[in-house]
Amino acid sequence: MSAPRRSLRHSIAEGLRERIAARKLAPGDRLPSEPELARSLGVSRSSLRAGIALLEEDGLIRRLHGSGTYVTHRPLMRNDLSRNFAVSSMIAAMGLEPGTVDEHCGAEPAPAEVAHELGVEQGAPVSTLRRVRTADGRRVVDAIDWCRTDLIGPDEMRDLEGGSIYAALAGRGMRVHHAVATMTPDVAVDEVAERLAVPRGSLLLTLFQVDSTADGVVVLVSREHHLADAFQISVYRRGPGDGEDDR
Amino acid sequence: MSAPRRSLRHSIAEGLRERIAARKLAPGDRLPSEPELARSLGVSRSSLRAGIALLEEDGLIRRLHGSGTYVTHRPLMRNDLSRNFAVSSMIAAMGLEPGTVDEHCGAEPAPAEVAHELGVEQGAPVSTLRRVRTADGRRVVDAIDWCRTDLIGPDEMRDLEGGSIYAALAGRGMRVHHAVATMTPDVAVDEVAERLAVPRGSLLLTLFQVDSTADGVVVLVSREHHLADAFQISVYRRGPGDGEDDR
DNA sequence: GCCTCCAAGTTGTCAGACAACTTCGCTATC
DNA sequence: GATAGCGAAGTTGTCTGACAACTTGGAGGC
Repeated sequence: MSAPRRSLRHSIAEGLRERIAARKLAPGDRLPSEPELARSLGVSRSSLRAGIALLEEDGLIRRLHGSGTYVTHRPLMRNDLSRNFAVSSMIAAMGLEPGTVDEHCGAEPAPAEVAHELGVEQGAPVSTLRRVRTADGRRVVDAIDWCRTDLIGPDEMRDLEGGSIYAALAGRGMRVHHAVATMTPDVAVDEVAERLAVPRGSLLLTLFQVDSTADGVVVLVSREHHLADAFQISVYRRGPGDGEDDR
Repeated sequence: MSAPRRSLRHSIAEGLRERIAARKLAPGDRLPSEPELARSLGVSRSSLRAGIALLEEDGLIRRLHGSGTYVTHRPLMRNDLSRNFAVSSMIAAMGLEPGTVDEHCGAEPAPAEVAHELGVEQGAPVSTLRRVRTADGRRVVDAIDWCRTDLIGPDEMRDLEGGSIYAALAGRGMRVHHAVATMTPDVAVDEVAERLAVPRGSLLLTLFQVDSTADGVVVLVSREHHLADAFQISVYRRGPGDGEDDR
């Protein structure tokens, strides 16, 4: 109903997703048959199937030929690393109040690894944004963002305080399509320990992340030092077998 | 062609996936139009679209209404935590030779957290399998698996040496559909340090994982202690906006 | 030179039909 | 009476054809 801002199948998928999240469709339930459901939604069966396909690939539902379409018992995760992006929304998902302190930005020479990912000369100046994220006032993450100066200038970094970097990039036609995050265990040393206000040697989980557009252009590189006990970082993993077959 | 063992759209998706992986379809390329591609594959356009939908949800390709279908510059990751399951295949993906040492199994009382996940009484006996995984002979992961005794008995654990637990479970009609892994930084203490042959206090990345069937039945719980510098653990993260829209 | 508009090409959606498969109740048989 | 086999009904999978919505590039006018 209303204006299908995005494609119809995405609207359909979103609608079903909400009904599943609201437990109106409980795990194990069988959905109405496709013709029936399509009629009740006022869409064609092919569009409905396209929408259902999205949920199936997501692991939310399972289709059995000749039998029906069933809601899987997929856990509702608050922190799925393969989904959420922003740290602040991660904190909010835990029911805590996200905040930011010790924020400062500027233009600094890019470290070797960052320069390589961004595709600029090593030591070339890049816009940086460093800040400590808090949850209910507690310092939990020390994050550094690097961005090409021609995309976001050092001054612009300051302007978007509070606002998301992703929104700023999207406004410049550089929409982040995907990212690759690499996780390593770590201990807090010197500056990081100080910023997080924890003893040196405290356990950290460090995420090194590279954000790209659909065209493969790397637009943002970041490193986040997470306190070990700040919050759980989880990943939803799909089954080993790609195809659906039993025996 | 041949017998479409799985559904046709999965075969189509797999075929396209291979062509992308083989760089016959390079990132940025535009695929032939749907009617044309469908004709060349000998399938209907609707089936082709269903197959393409799978790849789109995977982030491998992008569809632009009125323009065409394009291969995205999605990185080919060797270690995508949201995809691969077995540690051995993770090691193999890094180009190293996977191995197993110090393997032993039995029936032991379930720890509280494990019992809770498996849905058994705390302290009830569960089948356990503990082993150290090696990469080119180097000890890199200390893993423990817990399983309900009525699914896999302690003796059966021994029999499947080398064989995958997942295969054994699938043979008993308990196909693993998904899993949730939680990551925490850690340090090696006592037994773990000894088994991995590293000094106490060495940095570890610990994965606590719960495997379930599509019906939501938890069939396997495991804890893996990874050496910090053994191999990179990465996750492919999809863009912040769920739907596809610019501006 | 620049802007407008149109035509061709592409993906999105719709409709109807039939095939492949599962499920369950009925029937025939032992 | 119990059981194996059969078949009809219901469901998802695939095919075909058509039209709508949208993008792109070039032709044409200003």
